[in-house]
Amino acid sequence: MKKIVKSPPKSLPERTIERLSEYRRMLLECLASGRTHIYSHELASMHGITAVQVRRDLMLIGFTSDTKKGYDVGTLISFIGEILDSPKPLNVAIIGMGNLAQAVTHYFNGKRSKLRIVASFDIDGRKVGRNVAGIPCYHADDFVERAAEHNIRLVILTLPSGAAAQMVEPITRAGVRGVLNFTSTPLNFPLDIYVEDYDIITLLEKVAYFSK
Amino acid sequence: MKKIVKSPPKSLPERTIERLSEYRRMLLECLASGRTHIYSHELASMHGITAVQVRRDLMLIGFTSDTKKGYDVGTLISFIGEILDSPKPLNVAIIGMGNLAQAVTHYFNGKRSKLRIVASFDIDGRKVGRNVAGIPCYHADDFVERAAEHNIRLVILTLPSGAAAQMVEPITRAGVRGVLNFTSTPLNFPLDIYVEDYDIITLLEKVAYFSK
DNA sequence: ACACTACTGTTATAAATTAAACAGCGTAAA
DNA sequence: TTTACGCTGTTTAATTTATAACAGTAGTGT
Repeated sequence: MKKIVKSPPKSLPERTIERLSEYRRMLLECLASGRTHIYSHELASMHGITAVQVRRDLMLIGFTSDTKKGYDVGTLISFIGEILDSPKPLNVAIIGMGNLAQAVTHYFNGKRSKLRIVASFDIDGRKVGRNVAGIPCYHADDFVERAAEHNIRLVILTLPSGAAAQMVEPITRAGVRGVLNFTSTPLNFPLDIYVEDYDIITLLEKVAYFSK
Repeated sequence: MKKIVKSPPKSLPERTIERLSEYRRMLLECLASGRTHIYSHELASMHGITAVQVRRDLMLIGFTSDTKKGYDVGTLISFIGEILDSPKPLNVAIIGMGNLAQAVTHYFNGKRSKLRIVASFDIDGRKVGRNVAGIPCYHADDFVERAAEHNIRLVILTLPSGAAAQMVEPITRAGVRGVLNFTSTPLNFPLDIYVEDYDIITLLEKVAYFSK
């Protein structure tokens, strides 16, 4: 199984990264159902895209199949992991332990991943100090110390929009590198922190627009 | 207040639609706080984009301000509404009444919108037949009849991934026009139904990738 | 009135993303 | 064997999206 080392994946397109994550999730299902090989057009139709796009994405990450029987599922999964995953597991905190946060946390617990939600934060006395959805819940005021304790690198914001702004400073100070923001208020983080804003109402309004 | 009718917004870019939704949400907040006018660069900085992009988006929808005091907030809100909203309110159903669904439903109840979540579906006997998060919950087996009853046009899928596939047929049969899919399994809907797949793990993996 | 400033609306350019075209090669059938 | 087929990997083109450049104009202060 000789493998030619291709150009290092210096900077992959944003969309390709998203699709790689989706490919992997689908491939894991294939593997679980005992499937060992898959063609590009099969993977494509599962995602509603073209086979060309799949092959191009895989080309960009330097993946090459040995056979003409399609891609080896297991090999491809670990190859994508080389791209997406960091060498060590990344610790994630979730701030605002409401329904959305509990849904997200449970969902993550189901999947094995290099990303682990290890701490949550809230201001509700009924949650603080206990385990919620399987992880400890601390008071939001203690974020900086607890984040250091748990070596938090990423943060998910699922708290009420009005309360989000006051978390920007502690999150920044704690050395967090990336933020997934479900809040409807855009937040002014320093430029070196990667922020993904994500509003569910926008999604539904988009569906409404394009479905007519 | 003379208004020149511009070219009809035949087909707007996907990204512009998303931003319009975000603009409006921000504008509504401004209005609530008593603000009547806003400059493009203000709106831009709130969203972490450039003023040019804001102006270009507004140009695409044919919006023009009368004054040099910035955009009139109220006028712009209703103008965006003309683009995004359908004339009548659209009824939405949510399938799988777990934590995520309850979060989404509560969130929607807070905002006034032309999109209304009016029915939910589940298979859990503790939910079926009752009101959950303020809306009636029916058994998933009765989807087609209940959807017709409530004139459902859009559907949000928040049920376990394994159970999603068997909802495709009834949803299609019920004449639903758009789907927001939080399930991790891509679903094979007919092409004339607009589907937005949306996986939270993908989002977080993307944040993880670009934050290093 | 006059120049000046600051903002908008539009056009032009560049970058990112997707789709198409095509060459190479292993496999399988005749 | 050899011919045809189908799938991959790469290059090229097209499309979409974002950025930049610029012209026009209401307001402001002198």
